[in-house]
Amino acid sequence: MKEKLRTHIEKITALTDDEFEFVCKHFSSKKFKKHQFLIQKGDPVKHSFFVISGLLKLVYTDNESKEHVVSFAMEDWWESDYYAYFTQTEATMSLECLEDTEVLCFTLEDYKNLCAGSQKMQSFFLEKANFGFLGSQRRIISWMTSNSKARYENLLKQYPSLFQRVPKSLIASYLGVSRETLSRLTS
Amino acid sequence: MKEKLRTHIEKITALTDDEFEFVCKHFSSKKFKKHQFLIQKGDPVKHSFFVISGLLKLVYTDNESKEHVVSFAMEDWWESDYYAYFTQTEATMSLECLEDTEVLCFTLEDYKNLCAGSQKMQSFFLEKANFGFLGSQRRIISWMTSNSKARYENLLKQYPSLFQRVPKSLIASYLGVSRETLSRLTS
DNA sequence: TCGTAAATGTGATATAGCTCACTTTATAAT
DNA sequence: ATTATAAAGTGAGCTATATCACATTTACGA
Repeated sequence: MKEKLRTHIEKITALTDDEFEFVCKHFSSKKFKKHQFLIQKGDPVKHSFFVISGLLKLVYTDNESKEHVVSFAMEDWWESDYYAYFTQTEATMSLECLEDTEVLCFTLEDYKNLCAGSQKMQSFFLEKANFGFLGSQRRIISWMTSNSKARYENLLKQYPSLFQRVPKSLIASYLGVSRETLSRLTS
Repeated sequence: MKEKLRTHIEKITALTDDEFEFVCKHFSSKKFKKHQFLIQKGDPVKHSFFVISGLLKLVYTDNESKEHVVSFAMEDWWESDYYAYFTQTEATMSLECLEDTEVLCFTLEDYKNLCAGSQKMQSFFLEKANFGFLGSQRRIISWMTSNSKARYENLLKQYPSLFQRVPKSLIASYLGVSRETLSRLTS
């Protein structure tokens, strides 16, 4: 299954077999069932995850115990509570399976070693980080400039498959509207 | 003035004099007056900027010609229309001086050369990118979980100096509320 | 295949925040 | 100093979206 990782990396930089071998040493595969937690609020965050197959939701729970979907992670996505991961503090979010999911796990130490040992991989992660930032900035702009309906249609256009895979209430949460409002928007 | 850059970088990784010398080759200094544009919507984006002194606003203008402040950049901040910068496309945003401002400019080519020529600098930018992403993610979460008043108070707490330096209407725009609403919030 | 829980739809009402219009107060340029 | 311009405050009414309550439909584990 690590071939998926290779394909993913090589969209950005080609690797020799030896280089990929080296990369692989830093990852371990793991499978989770629907409803299982990869990260639970309050726990230390040992891993960042690369999703091979399945679907995850990253959730922030506020003071009133209301859950907010910060992001979905599907095949080919990297996900974690990155703040907790990078600063080695307790998770402020949870990461949960919406489907049976297979991931590659890697620790912060592995991440640092990999970056230190491979300029290519460091530049790969730099590119990922830059585009991750741009994605978030886009989402902020979308918040500032569009109403719920436009944001909904945008999401539908960008990730049509999502709507087959997750309940509307989670889509609503991701968009930052109540499920009732989303329901009225679509009917 | 490049000493400011050195201090900034060395918050993350120490540099030898030679290394810093090498870094410097990639930056050129430039001064702008209040109201001048560093980037205008539609233009190619040649540079990313490191702010030595002064204050900038990054603005997205929507279809209805309404301006939205995406971010402010003060001393020690990096700013650009990064999407356009990285993809070498036309600016979708504008970057304008709110005060007389001194910046260090650097092109995408310089960025790539610097990263390729210095593992330290590449890891510096990786760290910046990661924390930039985390900052945006935080802002999204703050949007999802807080009302205008809470977001306002949060910003006030985090960047009290901003309120002395920019008109309330721009703060309102950054927070995503109308200036009237912000005014009522604070009175 | 039945029964329970989850997901979805929908009405009624409340409210945060928007828009428009106008006034007042600062700020900056001549 | 004077004037023009920008910023800020405020009232009135409007609108999008939230919340609460309940009905209906769908999915799935025993």
